Amino acid sequence: METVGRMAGVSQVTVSRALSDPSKVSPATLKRIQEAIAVTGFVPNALAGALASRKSKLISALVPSITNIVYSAMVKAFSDRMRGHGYQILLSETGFDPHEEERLISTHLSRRPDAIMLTGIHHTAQARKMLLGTGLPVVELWDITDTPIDLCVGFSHIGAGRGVAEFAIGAGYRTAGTVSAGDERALRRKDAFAAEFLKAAGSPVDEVNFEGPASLARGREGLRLLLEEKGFERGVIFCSSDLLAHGVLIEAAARGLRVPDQIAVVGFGDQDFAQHVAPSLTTVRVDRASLGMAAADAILARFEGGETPAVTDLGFEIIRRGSA
Amino acid sequence: METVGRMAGVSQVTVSRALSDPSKVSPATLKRIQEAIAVTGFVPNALAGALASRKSKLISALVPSITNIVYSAMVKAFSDRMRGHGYQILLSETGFDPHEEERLISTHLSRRPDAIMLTGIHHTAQARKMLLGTGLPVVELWDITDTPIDLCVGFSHIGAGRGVAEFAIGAGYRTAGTVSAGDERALRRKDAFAAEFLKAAGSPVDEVNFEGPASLARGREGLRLLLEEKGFERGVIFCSSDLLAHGVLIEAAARGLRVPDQIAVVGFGDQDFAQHVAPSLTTVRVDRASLGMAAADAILARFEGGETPAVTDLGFEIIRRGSA
DNA sequence: TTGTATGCGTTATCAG
DNA sequence: CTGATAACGCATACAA
Repeated sequence: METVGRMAGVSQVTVSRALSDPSKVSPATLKRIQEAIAVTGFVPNALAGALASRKSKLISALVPSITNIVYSAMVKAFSDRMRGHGYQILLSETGFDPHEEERLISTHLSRRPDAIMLTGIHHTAQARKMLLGTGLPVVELWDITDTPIDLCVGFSHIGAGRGVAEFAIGAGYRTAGTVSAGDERALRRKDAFAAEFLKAAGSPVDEVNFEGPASLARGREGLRLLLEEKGFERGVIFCSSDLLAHGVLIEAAARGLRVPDQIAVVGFGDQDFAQHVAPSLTTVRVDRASLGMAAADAILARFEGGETPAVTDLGFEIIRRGSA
Repeated sequence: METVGRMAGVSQVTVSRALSDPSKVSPATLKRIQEAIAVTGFVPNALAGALASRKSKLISALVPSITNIVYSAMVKAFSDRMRGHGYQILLSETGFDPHEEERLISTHLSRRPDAIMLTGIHHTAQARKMLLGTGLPVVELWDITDTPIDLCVGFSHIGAGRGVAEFAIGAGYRTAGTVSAGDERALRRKDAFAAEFLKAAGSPVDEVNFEGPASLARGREGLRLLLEEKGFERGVIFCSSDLLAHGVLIEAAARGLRVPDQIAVVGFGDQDFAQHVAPSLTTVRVDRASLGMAAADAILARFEGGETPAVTDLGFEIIRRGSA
């Protein structure tokens, strides 16, 4: 800025002003400054700016996985909205591990973000403490709780599991199984489904649970295990993701099982392919884009200083198609 | 650090040393410093550190889309590798738009990253100029060229299109069509395929091109257009992504067309589902994880100062399955 | 409308 | 092994 200023015949501060608020500088000098910037190829140092102003214009975001469409779609909506307001996103992957999340929170905090977005409501005690200590806006996404760290935007996973059970009972199914993979939230949905189904239909639910990420292969394997190991013969299968559900459909087709007559399938997520597979997939729709935008809006509202509801429940919707 | 130092009975500088290189501080004072840090919950300010040291430990990464598995898988591999060496990734989405990319390069540069990763080899002249001006390591991923800005890791899209044509000819197909969506690279593959196929088989290739992102729906629509508008009756269809190819398979099944006898399908990407759909999908495999890691390694090598090959061609592989 | 002085929280350099 | 001092490049408060 010093150099640019000299070229334009003004001081460093005036250059700073021209960049942050052009209206505070006379049109004539503004023009000279802009020319000097163009000539020198000057790019302001946001590091120094953030240090001096104590505002980094950086938002830190932590998600379990960036290759999983569920989270990447949320992050996309979140970061698009934030970018529109001049913020950049520092994104990292926790791999579903709270301790890794804790480590990442610490390194992210060292960059002095203006706010933090976390996935889910389960964090280590130390993580909560660090976050609370900073006094920064924090939004927990993709789940809801009565005791958020600060803000919270999501839906009830227990409600979703229960809702699918009610749907299944209503549709006439009296036996059920589950195929689940991955995170704690999927397990909560599954448990809620199993409890509700048992209560209403009186029959216990056969479960197959995988460690780690969902995949088509695991969906196929899930149905195989249900049939060959668990003695499952017919009924509805609630999968923790559409991907697993698709795998179950493929395996069912390979075995010549009729869907939904013998095997009915309910997925989770309503991904693009859900309506195109054969038979089309009955699933739980969650509006990932709205979730991401609502999280961004919550943070922006906090920046504005106005009143912000601590918890935003965006709910879910059961989409009935051909598979159940 | 001042506060922590006072608690530990040392100066601020010693705290800085304890953090950056513990071996430069006596074990006794190191211990006292660590205790003080634990008590105060001190988190170092990386902004100030970066400003003073001129090293941000930040790598900027620009991809067309973060929700597209092709790019997110590369970024994941890239950032995992980088994180292992203490670097964080500042990620943004260009939406396949070179001008948006140019704007983003500018804002990213203001954060003073230690290196930059870009997708593809097509950038605005202004963008090249800015990048060259910084003297930072720059790696262009997912394509190759003889004239990289700095480093370049990828494969030949023209080679891939040509390779698929050779494969198709070798497999006995004499008529062909294409269904493409999205970016300039997909079009280059398509063009190379069409040119090579025409040369070898003597028959022109019917093309359907979509603006914007690929989807199952567009794959289905693509086959419909090929059949109903282009007069395509039988032969092989080269799709610019597995997603489109899957859509073509679904539409073919819906129309009762036999695959691969009437309609043969070749995808691109070898995504997870490719081997599980029915019939399983013949496709072009690109090792996204290796690409991401190689890009990271290229940057790390440049940091080390050693000799680094400017261009790394990781190639591709045609995976023959049931659909062609 | 513009300029001066000062501080943001580190690291680098040089002494001791 | 430790400390004092000077940058790093900008924004803020205050003055002119």
